[in-house]
Amino acid sequence: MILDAARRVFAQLGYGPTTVRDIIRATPLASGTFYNYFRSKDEVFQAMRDEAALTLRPLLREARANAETAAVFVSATFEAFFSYVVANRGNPAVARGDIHVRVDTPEILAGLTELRADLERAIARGIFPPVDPELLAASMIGTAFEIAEILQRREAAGAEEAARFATTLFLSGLSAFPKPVAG
Amino acid sequence: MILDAARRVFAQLGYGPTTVRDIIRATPLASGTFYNYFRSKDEVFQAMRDEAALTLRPLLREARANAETAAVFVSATFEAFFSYVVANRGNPAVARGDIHVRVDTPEILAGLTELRADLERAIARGIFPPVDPELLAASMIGTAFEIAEILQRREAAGAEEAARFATTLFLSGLSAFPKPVAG
Amino acid sequence: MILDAARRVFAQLGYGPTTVRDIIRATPLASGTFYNYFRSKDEVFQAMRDEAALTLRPLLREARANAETAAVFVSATFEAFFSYVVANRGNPAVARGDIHVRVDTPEILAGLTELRADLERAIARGIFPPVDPELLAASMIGTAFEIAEILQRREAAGAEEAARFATTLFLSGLSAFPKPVAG
Amino acid sequence: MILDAARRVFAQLGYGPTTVRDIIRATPLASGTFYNYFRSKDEVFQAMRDEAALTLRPLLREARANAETAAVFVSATFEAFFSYVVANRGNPAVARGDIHVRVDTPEILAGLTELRADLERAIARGIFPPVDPELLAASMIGTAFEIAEILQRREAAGAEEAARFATTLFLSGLSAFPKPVAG
DNA sequence: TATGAATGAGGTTTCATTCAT
DNA sequence: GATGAATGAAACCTCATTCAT
Repeated sequence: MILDAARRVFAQLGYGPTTVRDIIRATPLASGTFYNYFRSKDEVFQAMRDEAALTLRPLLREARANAETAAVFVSATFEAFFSYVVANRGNPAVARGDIHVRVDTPEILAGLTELRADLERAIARGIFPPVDPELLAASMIGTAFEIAEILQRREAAGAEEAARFATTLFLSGLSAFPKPVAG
Repeated sequence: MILDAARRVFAQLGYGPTTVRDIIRATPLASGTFYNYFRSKDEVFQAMRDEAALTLRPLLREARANAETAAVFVSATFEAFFSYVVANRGNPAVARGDIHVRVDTPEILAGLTELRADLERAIARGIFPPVDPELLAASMIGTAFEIAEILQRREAAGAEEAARFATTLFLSGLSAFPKPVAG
Repeated sequence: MILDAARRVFAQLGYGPTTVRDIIRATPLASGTFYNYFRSKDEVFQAMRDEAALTLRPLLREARANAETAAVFVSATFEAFFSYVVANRGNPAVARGDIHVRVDTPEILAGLTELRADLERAIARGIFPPVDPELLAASMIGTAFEIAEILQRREAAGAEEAARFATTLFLSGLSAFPKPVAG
Repeated sequence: MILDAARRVFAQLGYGPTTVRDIIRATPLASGTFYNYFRSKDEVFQAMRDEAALTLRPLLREARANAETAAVFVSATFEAFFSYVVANRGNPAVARGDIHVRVDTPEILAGLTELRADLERAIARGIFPPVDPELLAASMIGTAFEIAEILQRREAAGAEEAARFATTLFLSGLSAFPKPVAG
C-alpha cells in the first residue's frame, strides 16, 4: 500500500525531490501511519530495493547466468530490462523543465548494478573482448536508462525494438575490440 | 562568484538536494546578497545554463558542424565532452549510498541535449545509417553521462581513453545497421 | 503488570519525558491494552499514587504517629524512607547530562507530602521547637530526596548509614532553636 | 530576548515539559527565528548555563573561597543563594497538580553543583567535621532547592529568614559529628 | 550593493488515543 | 480482555525569501 504509493511517487518525481508527504498524499492514509511502517524516506526506498530483489534482479541474473555467448548475454540483458520497464510503466512522468529526472526506481537501479560484476566474469571467461568492464557497464547502463525513459514516454512503446537496437549496437560495437581471451 | 559557488555545489549535491543556503555558504557573502543577483534557486540554475552556452555547447556544435563522416561526428562529440568533464572536475562527489546521483550540472546537460537534433540532420545527410535518432541519441547520451561519472570518481581520469572506447564502440556498432542513405 | 512497568519507567525517565509507549514497551502487551485499564498517562500515575497509599505512606504515618520525641520522629522518618528507597531501587537511572532528574515516583512523593502536616502537629504538641514548619519540612524533604538519589546510584547503598547521618544532622540542628512549647 | 523567554518558561514548566514552541510563544518572534539562534531546546539550556557562569556561580564560589570557618561557609552559601533566588523570582509557578516541578533553571543548578567539591576541600582543610561530603552536599542542596521553591511561592519572601534558618540548622547539626581534622 | 535578522509555509516526526476485529 | 493498525493534533525543524538598515 505505502510501498505502491512510494513506487509511483519516486517514479514521477525522482528520489531527491520526493517528500514523505508526497508519498502519504498518494495514499488514503493519515500522516502518522507512514511512521508505523517506515522511519524515513530512506527506509521505504530500502524496502523497495529489497522487494525488487524478488522481481527484476533474478530475471536479469538468470538471463545472464546461462549466457554462453556475448550475443545471448547482451540481448538477454536488454530484453529482460526493457520488457520489465514497459510492463511496469508508471504515470507519464511530470515534465520538470528540462532538468533531467532519471528513472531510478529501486528495481531499475538494482537490476543493473550487478551488471559490472557479471561483465567482469564474462570477460574473464573469454565470452567478451578484454575491454575495461567499468566503461562497458557504464555504457550499457546509460543506454538502458536513457532508452527506458523514452519507453516510459512513448505511447507505442517498443520494448522489443529497443532491445534489438541496443543489442545490435553493442554486439557489433564489441567486434571492433581485440578478440576475447579466456582469463 | 555566486555562479562559481553554485556550480561547485550543484556538482556535489545535485540539483534537488542543493539549497540556496548551501550555495551561500560556499561564498563569503551574506544570505540576502544572493537575492540581489538572482530571484531564486531556479534562476541561478538557469543562469548557469545560459553561461554554459558560451563554453561546452559551442565546442560540441562546432565539432559536429564540420563533421563530414560518422567517425568525425562521434569522436568529436565524445572527445569534446569527456575533456570538458575532466577539466571541470569538481570535488570528489559525496558518495550517497548507491543512490544514483547524476552529473547533471547545466553545462553537461546543455551540451548533450542538442545531440538528437544534430543526429537527425546527420542521418538525413546520409552520414549515419537510418536508425531511430531518438534511440541512438539516448544511447550516446547515456553512455556519455555514465562514463562522465566514472571520470569524476577516478583519480587518473583518462578522457582520451574513454573517448576512444566510446567512439570505437559506437562506430563499429553502427556498421551493423543498413547503409546510410542521403535524405 | 502495567503498574509495575509504569513504576520502572517513571523512575528511570521521570514523569514528563515518559510516554505511554515507553510504558507499553516495558510490557508484553499491545498498545491498545493499556487503555482497557487506564484512560491516560495521568491515570496510571494517579493509580500509582493510590497504590502507594498502601505501602510507603502507612509506614511513615505509623512511624511518626507514635513518636513521643523528636528523636523518634526524625529517625523513624528517615529510616522508613531510605529503607523503602533502597528496597525499591530501579535500574540504574540513565545519566542525563547534569540535568537534574528527580526521583519523584508517586510513592516517594506521597510519602513525604504529609510530613509538613505531621510536623505542625508535632510542634503544637511540644515535641519540636517552634520553627517554621514549612521550612523545616522543606529541609527534611529536600535532604531525603537528594540522598535518595545518591542511594539509587551507589552500588553499596547504605540506607542505615544515610538515615543515621540525616537524623544526627537534624536532631542536633534543631537543638539550636528555642525550646519546644506545647501549643 | 529568546534567552529571557526561555528562562521564564523553564522556570514555570520545568525543563522536561517545556517545548521549543512554548519558548517561542513567550516571544514576539516567528517559529523559524528560534532556529537562527539555537539548534534545539538543549542548546538554549546550555546557553543559559553558560550565561549563569557569569552571575550566580562566581557569587557562590567567592563567598565560599574565603570562608575560614564552617559558619562563614554555610551562611555565605545560603545567603547568596536565597538572595539570588528572591531577586530573580519569576512568574508564580503554574500549579500542576501536585507533581513536583523543580526550580531547576540553569543558574540555580549551576550554582550548587560545585558545592560538593568545595565541601570536600573544606573537610580536608579541617573546617568541617569528617562527614561523607556527598551526603552533606545532598542535604544542603536539597534544603536549598526546596526552600527556594517556597520563596518563589510566598509573597513576602524572607531570604534572610530562610538563610538564617538553614544556617542555624546545619551549623548546629554539624556540631554533633566528630571534631574536624585537617587532612 | 551588502547585510543578516526575521519570516512563515511546509516538510518531518512523535505520541496519546480510538476502534474494528 | 487483547490486539495493533490507523488517526490527527501538535511538536520539531528547514529553507526560500523579505526587508530595514
